[in-house]
Amino acid sequence: MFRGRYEHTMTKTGRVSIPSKFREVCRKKYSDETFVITNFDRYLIAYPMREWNELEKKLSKISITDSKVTSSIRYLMGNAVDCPIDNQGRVLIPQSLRSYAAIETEVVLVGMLKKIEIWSKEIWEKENSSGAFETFIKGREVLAGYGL
Amino acid sequence: MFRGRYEHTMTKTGRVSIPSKFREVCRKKYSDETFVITNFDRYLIAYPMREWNELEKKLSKISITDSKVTSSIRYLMGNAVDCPIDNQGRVLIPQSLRSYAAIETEVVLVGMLKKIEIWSKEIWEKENSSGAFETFIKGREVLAGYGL
DNA sequence: ATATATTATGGCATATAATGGCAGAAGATA
DNA sequence: TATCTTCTGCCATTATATGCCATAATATAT
Repeated sequence: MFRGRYEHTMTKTGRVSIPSKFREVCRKKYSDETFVITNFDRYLIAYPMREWNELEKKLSKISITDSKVTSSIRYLMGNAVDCPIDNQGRVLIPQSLRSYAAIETEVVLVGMLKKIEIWSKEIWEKENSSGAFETFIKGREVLAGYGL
Repeated sequence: MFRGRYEHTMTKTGRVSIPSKFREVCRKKYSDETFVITNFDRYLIAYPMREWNELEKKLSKISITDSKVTSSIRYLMGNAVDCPIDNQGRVLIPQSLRSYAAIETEVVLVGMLKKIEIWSKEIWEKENSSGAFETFIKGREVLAGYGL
């Protein structure tokens, strides 16, 4: 599982180093070094190819009658790009995704179990720094409902 | 189970010796010498890998639609780092966690049943002197119910 | 008490990680 | 086709992590 948080800098050409611990998960758990990256809320999500495929399988079973669902799927799929890890352990994040997530140079990578989140550092700090512990505690109460 | 309190010093490179009694628990009870360390309020918590994995297994079943839950998971996972014990019986505590818990050189390690707490000695002394301790305990009793 | 083992910790050498720079390849645009 | 931009592979540099050996203090055994 992906865990931990790392702050990296993106090169001018849009390449970001994947933390070595994440690459290790890719090799050992997924035996594959390709991510599918898509935009989510105010950040990007990178799925190992296998996890992405499972997601696609689930989505393909949803009926297309609900137009709200359809456009959500279109959004998710339309922005998905596969990004292989190069020999230096980096991925190229396409321009479109960079501008979407307002990523300039400083990037925060967060391990989130089966996927990775990629944030612009600026947005990360706005949304996750102050009072993080307090929100965490509140969320814990919600988690308790799931039997945790 | 982990019990007892030890005062150790951290090296310049951020390595801390795990008390041998704790290592013995790791070997005998968990037959594994890797901790997952995460930050919690003003100190760090180290879980044996097996205990941590149980937590992750539960978390991975939760859907990502609830944003409050997501941010709790983000907090928990984003701060968790796996720290294997080296041949000299030490772990490297990453810079981010060190600065979070304000650990410079002197460290207090506390056995807490299934986990270990790691404190900066300075903060430990502040929080555990006289009346501060009682109020602290009351506030945290609630959390104990969540398995943390 | 003396010898031996274990523990905590410092120091250093080496390996690995992160990342900047550059050049050629590939692709887009005029 | 010529030109410009973006992509991609490779090398270089720096910082950090890691492995190993040494030492000192404490504990354990003979």
